[in-house]
Amino acid sequence: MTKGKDTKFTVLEAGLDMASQLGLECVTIGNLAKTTNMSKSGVFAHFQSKENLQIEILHYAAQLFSEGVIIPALKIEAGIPRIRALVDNWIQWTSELTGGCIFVSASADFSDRPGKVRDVLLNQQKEWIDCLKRIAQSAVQVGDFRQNIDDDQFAFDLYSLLLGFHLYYNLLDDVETRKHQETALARILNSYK
Amino acid sequence: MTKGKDTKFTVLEAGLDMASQLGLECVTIGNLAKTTNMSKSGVFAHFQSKENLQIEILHYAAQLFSEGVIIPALKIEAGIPRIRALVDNWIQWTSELTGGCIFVSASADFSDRPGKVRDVLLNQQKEWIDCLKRIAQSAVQVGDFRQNIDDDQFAFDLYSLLLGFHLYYNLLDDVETRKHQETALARILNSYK
DNA sequence: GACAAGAACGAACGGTCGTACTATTTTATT
DNA sequence: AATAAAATAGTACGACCGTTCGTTCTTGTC
Repeated sequence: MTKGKDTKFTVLEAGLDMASQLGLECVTIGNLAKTTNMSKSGVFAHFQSKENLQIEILHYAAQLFSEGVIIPALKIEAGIPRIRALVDNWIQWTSELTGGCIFVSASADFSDRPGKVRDVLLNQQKEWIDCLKRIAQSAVQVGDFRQNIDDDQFAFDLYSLLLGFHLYYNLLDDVETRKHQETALARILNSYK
Repeated sequence: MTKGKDTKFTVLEAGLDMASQLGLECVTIGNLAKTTNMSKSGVFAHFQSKENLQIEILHYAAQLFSEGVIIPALKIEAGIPRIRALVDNWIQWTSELTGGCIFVSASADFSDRPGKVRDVLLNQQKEWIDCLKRIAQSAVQVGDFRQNIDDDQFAFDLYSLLLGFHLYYNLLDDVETRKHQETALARILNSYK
């Protein structure tokens, strides 16, 4: 009972890493078998299709994301400190993954690939944006942000910033990227005070 | 002499569309042959490898990008009007492509895929960022921006905004996206005045 | 119209893809 | 220790991958 779950986690971990590097679509059962020292059919048995594998990788990533990015931020006092913590956690999360944030690359890959994988991804992205909105509202409540802000706009602003950081960091490895991100964040926060 | 170039352009056009939808790595010579009503070997003959095909698609895209986004913007008066034109052109460019901007998706795909394709892509991205910086400097010269701005920061800010728009537009098809983009752009422009 | 050059085709290659089966091994339960 | 269940391996399948090669068709030049 426990053995199966163990190896499944091993596979998912390898799958997440592979997806981060090559994109979710290029995660291959054969390669996954190689890197986990298993047979192709042994890997396959844990999922019943490639589509399921992709979906389970996304769910696994979402769990890690929740544990590593969102929950720790929610333990920080609401308002600007929490927002800063969220950004820092996100940056650390995306740095830990070899090829960058899996949700970002998958979003680019699956924007025009209808199916269950896209549906799951879309839900996750909406949840993430909702999370950003809630954090903005909690900043309103503690007085760090003024009342009647547009929380949709805030989510857009903050997510855009993270996407910019992601591209600069992963593709251009610009040494100034961290500074740019901090400057941009300060301006965004300022505009909601 | 002319016939060959013609069909090559046809293939590149189809390849660009396919790359925009599925990602540059998932452009397949077989599929390309199907959509152009050619034989696989007929398509292959125009490029000498898949890697070359990918590179030529990128160059073809860059040419269209230059003609459709950059050059028209440079014909607008320097300063904020030119910047707004550039953003508008970029948005139109990415809307015309079925699956969004090929450079954005390719950047996510090839950030951890060393090789000639990545090298080309990286150069193109650096050129694009240089273009953004030059446009910021021309805004300084006409007095729309204050002196001594950080043009690297400006490029980061503007590109981040476009990336945010891209994800919202292609994945979430949020109806408010255009408004969010305009609000964010206004704030960015304001901060450089 | 002959002829060389270029363009496109068709078949085949070794590989890998996802998936379906059956067998074998390993694990958990009694 | 026996046994049922779960996990893994093994093999095979058809499809498609990028690539090669020899052939045929089309083009432009003299």
